[in-house]
Parts: sequence; structure tokens; C-alpha cells
Amino acid sequence: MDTRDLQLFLHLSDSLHFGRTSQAMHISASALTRTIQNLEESLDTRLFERDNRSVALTRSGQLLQDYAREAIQKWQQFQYSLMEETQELQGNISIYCSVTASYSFLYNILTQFRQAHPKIGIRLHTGSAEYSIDRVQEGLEDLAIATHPGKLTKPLDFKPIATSPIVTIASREMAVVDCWDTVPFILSEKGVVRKRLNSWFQQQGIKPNIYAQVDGNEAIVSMVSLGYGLGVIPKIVLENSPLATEVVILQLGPKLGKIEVGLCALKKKLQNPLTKALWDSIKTT
Amino acid sequence: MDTRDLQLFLHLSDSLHFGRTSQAMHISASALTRTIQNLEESLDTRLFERDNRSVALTRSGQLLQDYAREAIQKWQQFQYSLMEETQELQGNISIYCSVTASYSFLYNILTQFRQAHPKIGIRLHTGSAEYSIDRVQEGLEDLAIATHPGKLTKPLDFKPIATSPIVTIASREMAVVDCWDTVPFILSEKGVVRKRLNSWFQQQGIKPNIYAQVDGNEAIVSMVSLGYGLGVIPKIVLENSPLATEVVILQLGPKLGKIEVGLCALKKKLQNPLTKALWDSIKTT
DNA sequence: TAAACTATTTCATTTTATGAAATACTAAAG
DNA sequence: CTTTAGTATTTCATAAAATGAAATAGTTTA
Repeated sequence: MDTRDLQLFLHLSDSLHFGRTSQAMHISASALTRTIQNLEESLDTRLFERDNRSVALTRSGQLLQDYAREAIQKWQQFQYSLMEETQELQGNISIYCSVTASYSFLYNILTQFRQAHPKIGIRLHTGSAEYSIDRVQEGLEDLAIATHPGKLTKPLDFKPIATSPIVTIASREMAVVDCWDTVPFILSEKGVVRKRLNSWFQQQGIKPNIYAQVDGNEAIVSMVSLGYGLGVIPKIVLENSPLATEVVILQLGPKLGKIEVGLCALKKKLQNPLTKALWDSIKTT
Repeated sequence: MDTRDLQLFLHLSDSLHFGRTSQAMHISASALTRTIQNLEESLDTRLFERDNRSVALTRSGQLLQDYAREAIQKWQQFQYSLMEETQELQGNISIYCSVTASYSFLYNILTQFRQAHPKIGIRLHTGSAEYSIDRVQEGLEDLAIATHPGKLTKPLDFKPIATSPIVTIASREMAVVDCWDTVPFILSEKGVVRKRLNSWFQQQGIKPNIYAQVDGNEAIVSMVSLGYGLGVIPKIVLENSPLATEVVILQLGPKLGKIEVGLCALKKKLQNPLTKALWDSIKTT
């Protein structure tokens, strides 16, 4: 029995969809089909009841699921213990963060980390800050630099790095606001800032004119600088933007407090000594 | 990680000898070498310290040994549980016994067993009864029909099937013994009967004339029938011999009691539901 | 009836595993 | 010293297994 096969099985037992599992595990559907068939043959039992349209776990499949979960966990645990016991940490970890975060935090974190653990490779994925928590939660990333969402689900752990006030920005021409109901806003689709702003609008009885909903704070700066409307973003985004000089901060904008930026990971991923090493390398300020 | 590789590693970690492990595991030495090399590479650690003359387990090797033992045990346990849970028992078990035992007990045992578990295949190995316990103890066989050796080591389990008196046989021409010191004996090399006889000789102050030491009670009957000397065997051997009519039992021979024949297995092999099924099918008389 | 969606099978190709023999090295025996 | 015997390893040709692209087959939806 091979742990790889167990991992494939486990993913399939969760997704119940050959196509998605094969994609997620970077393997062709045909290879997956035969892996499962071989598994079934070697155990002489049917693991999934399936026709051309649906996949369902059998009783035997459930038993294997239990076994596989434990076996894989034990195997990882063993590998980790070996690493800690015998040699320098090495391997890869994946990190997700926004472009802003990569400028403002990641560089320092990684230059320091690299000295301590030169053999640990980094797979960095950048994207909108709002997705950080989701991606970590889905297991797509080991770590993310994320904004604290207010409350965390239990499997997540969070380590603060810095705070940044939420500011309202405008192009020079739009720097004076007459009426909050009519001035166009450029806002992120989701995230902490958007949530706070929604509350504020409601509180103030304002029905905002939302001109654009944008995925990524960095893009908000662009649009604001072009004069499309007001933007609301963490100040840190502005500080790292090449367009910082093109926009101004409205002192009269909504008071939305500040966001807390930090490192975020699934607790179970912190069992991985590589992930843990990076985690531990962050000193809370 | 593959359980097969772990098994190879485990055997090698015990034997500390590539040649012997490769033989025992039915694999070429070169394949074994590379399996270990791959293992070492994938774990990025050295498992054995070895030169062209010696093999020694490293610290990492010891850790893997602990892991591997548990992992393989868990895997087997899982397979067994699946079998019990979901379907008819099937697979193979190996049995060792003497030719006599195969005539006198095995036939009945197996005809009955086959009805209950038609999908369990039997691998039968016959040989001298004296080796039964050894072969079971070395893990070469799942089960053996053996003579109870007087005292058992702890890992062994024994289930009595029948008893048989120890008798002394001779050819018709040699049926009268004048002097126990000069009459030639044909004896087994080892085994319970031989041990009892040795004690008896010592007790009686007899220095026996041992003409031949034979491996296998059945062959003793042959040699006795040809007039080479006296033989001492369990009566059951005689009862199943085609030469039974060619020899006679000496009523005046040594009184050596009777042997106890039974099924013998390593306790841990009885965790295997196949082995256990055969074990349980034996009703002690 | 067609189109979309899925798991499976086919098939040619690549990758990996394998064993026999050669090799390299060491310790012990002449 | 030289030879021999005992080992693990490497080489090399071959066999086995895994793989993915494309074809297939079956079901549901439009």
C-alpha cells in the first residue's frame, strides 16, 4: 500500500468526483480511475459505488477512509520527527499574500527566514488580500498574510504582525465631498474593510452609490487615482503604492478604526516543522 | 511510502544482511539495495551505515523501524477488519506437517475447512515432524501440525488434536532383543521421541548403538523394515505406513509414554483471520 | 434529438522496477 | 604477499507498471 494512493483515495472520498480530484491532485482522470480500481482489487472490495453520473462511498470505503486518515497523519508525523531529529529543515512551504503585503512584510520576513533555513523553499502566491483566509482554510496554502477577520474559526491560528488604519482616498479633484449618498465609491467586494464600511453606511443611514466593486485593494488605488470615485483601503496599501502621490486621504471620511494584519495558518499545518519554523520566526511587534 | 518497502526495510533492519534479506523476501540483492537507497533518498537520511563487510542501523533507521513496525501492523489490522466486516474470508495460509500428519489429520481438517471457507487457499509443506515448531517460530509457516515439545516458548500457541503412544518397532527377524547395548538403533536426529529415549538410555545406563540418525519418522519405518535395526516412533506413524505389516511392535521396548499432537502457531499469526479460522475449526477431542 | 457531463477504456509512450552479471572492496586464509 | 571468500553495489538489458490523450459509453438536461 502506497501513501500516495491513500491520498488520492482520501481526496476522492471527500470530493466524490473523479474529475475534480484528478485536477486537484495533478493526475489524469484515467490514472485516478485505475488507482482506485487497483485499490479495490487489492483490498478485494468496492470502495465507491459509482455509475457514469455519481460517486458514493461504500461502507468499506468509510473504513478505508478512517484508516487512511490515520495512516497519512502518522506518516507525516514520522517524517517531521525525522527532520527535527536528524537534520536541517528542508522542503517547501506555500505562502499566500497580497501584493501590498509582499512589499511591506514579506520581504523582511523572508530575508531573515532564509538565513535561518536556507534549504526551505518558498512557493509564493499573490492575489487579493480578501481571499487569504479562505485559501488557508481550504488547505491550498500553508500560510497566508491576512487581515484578521474579527473572529476566527477554531481550526485557524493567527499571529499579528502590524496594524494599519483604514483611510478614505480620493483623487485631488474629488477631494471635497458634498453628499455621501451620491459620491461614487470604489470598494472591495468582500473583506474586513468592506464589512466595516457596510456597518457604517447603515449606521449613518447612507445608501451609497457604488460605482465599482473591485477584487484587490491595489486596483482600488488605480481607479481612485483615475478619478472614478472614493476608495476605502488600509493605509498600508497606499504607502506601498506607486500611485500614492496621485491621491489624497480624506480627513473627513468615515472613522473605521484600523485593521490587524498577521500570519494565518491552519493549526494542523503548524505540525509541519517547516511551516512552524516560519511561524515561529515572526516576532509579534 | 509503500508497505512493501517498509517490510523489506524491516527485515533488513533485523537481519543486517542484504543477501539474507533479499533471499528471504524473494527479491534480488540489487533490487533490495536500491529499495533501501530510494528509501534513504526520499527520507533524505541514512538508514544503514554500511561498508562492504558490515551493515548497521543508524539512529534514523531505528526511528523508521519503530514507525514501520506500527504502520505494517496497522495496515494488516485494517485488512483483517475489512475482511471480517465485508465479505467471505479469502487468501492463503501456509501449513507445515509431516507426511504422516497429512494422512492422519490433515485430510479431515481440510475437507471440513474447505466447506466453511472455500476461498481460502492452502499452501501445504511437508517434511520432518521435528522441524514443525522451528518453522512456525521462524515465521516460515502460519500453522503446523506438531508434537508438543514439553514446554512452549511464550509467543507460541498450541491446540491438541490427538495423542499417540511411542512404540519400538523391529523387523520380524530382529523381534527378540538380547542386549540393549549392542542392538542397532535407527532414530530421529531430534524431536520429543529422541529426547525421551535419550533420558531412558541414561536412566538405564545403556550406551546405545546408533546405526543411523534419520530425518523423518516415515523413513525410520523403511529402514527398520529392511532389517537395519530397531526404531522408536509414535504409533501413529506406523498406522499410516504402507510398511506397517513388515514390522512388529516390541512389547518389551522402553516405556516412553505418548506424544501429544496438535496445531501450533505464533500467537500473533492468530490475529490473521484466515489463520484464526483454521485454528478455530479444530475441535479439541 | 442534441448537448453536456462523467467515469471508464484503449493505446502508445514514458517511467520505473527488476535480476543477472560484473564490479569493487574487505577480511581472512594460505 | 597472494589468493580466496564474502559482501554490497553498479551496470545493463529487459520486463513491468504507470501515465495521459483521446476515444468511448452511459445519463441527464436542454
